[in-house]
Amino acid sequence: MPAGPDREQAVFSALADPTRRAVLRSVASGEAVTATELAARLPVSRQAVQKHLAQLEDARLVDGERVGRETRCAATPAPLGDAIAWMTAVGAQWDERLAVLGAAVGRKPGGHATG
Amino acid sequence: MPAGPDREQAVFSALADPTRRAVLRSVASGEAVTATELAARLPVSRQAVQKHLAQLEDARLVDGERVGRETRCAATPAPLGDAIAWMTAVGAQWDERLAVLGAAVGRKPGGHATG
DNA sequence: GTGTCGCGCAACCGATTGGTTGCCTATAGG
DNA sequence: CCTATAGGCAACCAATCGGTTGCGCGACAC
Repeated sequence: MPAGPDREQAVFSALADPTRRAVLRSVASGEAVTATELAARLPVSRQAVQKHLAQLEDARLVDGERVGRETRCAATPAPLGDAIAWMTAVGAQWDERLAVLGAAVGRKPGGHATG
Repeated sequence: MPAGPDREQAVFSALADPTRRAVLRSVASGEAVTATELAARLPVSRQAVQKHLAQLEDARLVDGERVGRETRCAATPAPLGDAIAWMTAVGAQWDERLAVLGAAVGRKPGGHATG
């Protein structure tokens, strides 16, 4: 288990921006793997993409490799799984809570999954 | 049917702040369910907690209910599952392991990649 | 060798954010 | 009733963020 609290912070921060999510999606699908390619598909400049990529790299969600005069990015899945682990852990806490509450009043909670 | 792109943004933004994650954890576990209780456990003021709770409510991650002079908060799991669905959808593109996780959450990684 | 393309800084800017203090309302309790 | 406690709202502030432009450098093509 790598992924200290710092890494967790970096991952959630990286995911918080819509442009960054778009970048991540494009890199993950292989549609675009360089800053210039990504900028062509997005409504921002190449330098903006570059800064987003830097944050994604900081979160270890993508990895850049210099190939000739290009810097090709590849996605890295691990930190995403870590973020999912955090969410499921928190979610499990109140699912259990609701189960206990349901047992306490002698009936099951109804549509708690709909909010 | 819940979770438009706006909601997705709200959820990821809500998760991006460490204090907000701490609030969510405390509410989910039932350690603290009012702004005052939460503020006592955190290094910020009651009003700061209140603003964090507002954002969590905006993301539909918690729901506040007025009880007498208190406002007790309860967690709502659905949007978290939706965020997980997004991650698994993106992750599935380059890692099969996350696709499996996506199935475990009960979402289909294929058709939800919008946003 | 020269021109061009792509990249990586750095500086700068407006908007947003997380946080604070202050004030006012409403409920519970002596 | 009067007081203390819990909440909500608004104003204000420094820091961070997302984005831009500008510049210099290394690599490919001619």
